[in-house]
Amino acid sequence: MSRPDSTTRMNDAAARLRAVGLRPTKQRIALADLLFGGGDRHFTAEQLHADALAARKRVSLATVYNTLHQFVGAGLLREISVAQGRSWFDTNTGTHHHFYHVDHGELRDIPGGGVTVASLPSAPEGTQIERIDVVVRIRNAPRQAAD
Amino acid sequence: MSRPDSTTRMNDAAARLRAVGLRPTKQRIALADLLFGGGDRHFTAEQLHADALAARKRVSLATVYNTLHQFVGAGLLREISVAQGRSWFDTNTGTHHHFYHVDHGELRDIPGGGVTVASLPSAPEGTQIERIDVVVRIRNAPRQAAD
DNA sequence: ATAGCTGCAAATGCTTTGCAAGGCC
DNA sequence: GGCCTTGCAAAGCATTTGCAGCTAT
Repeated sequence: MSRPDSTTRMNDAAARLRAVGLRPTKQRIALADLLFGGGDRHFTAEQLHADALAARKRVSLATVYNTLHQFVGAGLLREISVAQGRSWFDTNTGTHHHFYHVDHGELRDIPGGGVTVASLPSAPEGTQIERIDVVVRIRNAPRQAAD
Repeated sequence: MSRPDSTTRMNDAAARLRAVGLRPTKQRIALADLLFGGGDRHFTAEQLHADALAARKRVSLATVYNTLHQFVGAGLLREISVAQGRSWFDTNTGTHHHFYHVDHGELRDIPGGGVTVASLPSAPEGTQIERIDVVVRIRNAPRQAAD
């Protein structure tokens, strides 16, 4: 009987935030709502900020940055480094890898199990592996030799 | 008979630059000399600039950046994105992957063939794979349960 | 001589920070 | 009410750019 409306979603978000020890403020709920309401997303801070404004949620860019880092720290998001100027975030925190389109500056998941890293090296003395990032850099293919 | 002195090295650098169509200026030769004189190196623009100054080669930071990008464009260097604020460069342009120590912000090669990427996905429609970057993020291991 | 380079410093773009006002418990 | 958050704008960094003077060919 309950509709999957924004109220329900906000409660979800609030619960999710509480679960990781973050106070569920209006802004955090709004952002969590945008981020976790749908499927996996890849985005930059600025993109999320724009989305928030488009959804009529007032959040400052500074708060977007702060919140994003808190979410990463809480394990709700993953941060990815593919381009020099800009940080990317990913709502998918599970094991998976990425395609990065260098011409468009676009990031997307490699479909499930599309990459397997074999024969991993052991971590150097005194260190442990935290994570393995595989980025397959792609670009527009030149036209096939078909003219 | 001929010593492996700096003159010889400069000539090597000049030839290398000419080979890729770059005019062998004093600054480019100095940087090429620092970069390609020894083994593989991983560095940031600022580190290279510091090295150049330490070696009494006057080069401005702006020229270091310009030169680095020219070298990358010419295939003499590879650029790597592992941390959000900063670009890393690598003199090893062959196929290989990296360890990135998140605590120290240090990049190093994974010893030869230490990583194998199996079952690569095909590039999306209309694109081709340019390169595959594997970054194994490591951190200091907590002390073994040995106290 | 001339086209290409270099250096300086200002500009840029992303991200962080300081501090006063506001919101959650 | 108290403490954590937010927002604004300024500060901070790494990197890029404009332009006058210099340099390799």
